[in-house]
Amino acid sequence: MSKQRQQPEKTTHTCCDVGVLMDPAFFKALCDPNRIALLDRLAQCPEPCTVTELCCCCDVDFSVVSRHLALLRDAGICHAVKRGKQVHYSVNYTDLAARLRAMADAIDACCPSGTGECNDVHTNKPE
Amino acid sequence: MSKQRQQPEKTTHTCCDVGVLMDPAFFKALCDPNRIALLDRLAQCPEPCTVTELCCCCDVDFSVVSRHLALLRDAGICHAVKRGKQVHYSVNYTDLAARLRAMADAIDACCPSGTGECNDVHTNKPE
DNA sequence: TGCTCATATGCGTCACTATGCAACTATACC
DNA sequence: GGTATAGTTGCATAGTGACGCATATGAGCA
Repeated sequence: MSKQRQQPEKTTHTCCDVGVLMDPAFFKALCDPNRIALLDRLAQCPEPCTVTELCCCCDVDFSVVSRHLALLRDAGICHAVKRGKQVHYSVNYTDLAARLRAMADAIDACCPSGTGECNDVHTNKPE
Repeated sequence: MSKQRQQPEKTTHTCCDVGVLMDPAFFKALCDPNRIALLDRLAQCPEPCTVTELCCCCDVDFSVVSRHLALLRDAGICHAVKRGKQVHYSVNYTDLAARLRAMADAIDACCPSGTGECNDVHTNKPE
C-alpha cells in the first residue's frame, strides 16, 4: 500500500479528523511504561498469554498486571478470552495499527508538507 | 530472518520495535484532552499560533495553556519560535505522522494478520 | 526609564492513577 | 464438598499531573 505523503488516494482525512482521531483516552491507555511492556511482551508472543505469564515482564504485583490488562482491554487495545480458570490476553494488532495509521493519515492529509499550509483550513474562531 | 508476509517492502520493522517505538512519554504528551484540543486547533491553522490565540480553544487558565504547549514542545511534538514578545507554536506534522506510522508499521510487521502468528519471535525473558 | 503586553514559572491545592495487600470469585481436580 | 490455582476487586496509600493564582522575565513602545 502506498498511502502517505502528498495525500492518500483512498483515505479522505481532513484537518478536522485530527481532533477526532487523536483520542486522549486511547493515548492514556498507552502512556504507562508497564502497559507498554505488556504490549511489547504480547507482541513477541506467538499466542495469547495468561496473566501469570505476563507478570514476569514488569516488576509489579500480580494484581496490578491484571488491572493494567483490564484497562488495555477496556480501551479496545487488548482482547481477553477466558479458558478454564485462565484468561488469555492478546493484542488487537489490526485495530491498533489501523488507529495509529489513521492518525498519521489525518495529519498528513492536513499538512502533508509541513510547510504550514493546510489542505482543509477552517479557522473556527471560537467566540 | 524471514519477517514479512504482506507488509511494506521498504520498512523493516520487527516485534522488538514495538516496545521501542511505543514510547510512554510520547503517549503521555498526547493523553490530555486540552493538549489534543491545542493540537487540533494548530492543525486547523494555516500558520503558527501564539499562546494567546490558542487560549480560546480550551477553557483553562492562560498559564496552563502555556504549560501544555511547553510540554508538547519538550516532547518534540510542537515547535516554538519567538518573534518579538510573542511565541509562535506550530506542530511538527511530518515527524508526528512519521512516528505514528512507524508504530503502525512495526505492529503490522510483527503480527500483520492478527492471527497471533509472529514473524519475529524472540521471547526475551527479562531477568 | 517606566509602562504595557506576551509568556513563563513558582507554589499550593485538588483529583486522578499506580501500587500492594488482602479478600473475594471462578474453575479444576481430589 | 474441600482444596488448590488463576484472576479480579476493594481499600488505603503514595506519587503524579492539571489547575489557578501570583509573580517573574522579556520585548516593544511612549
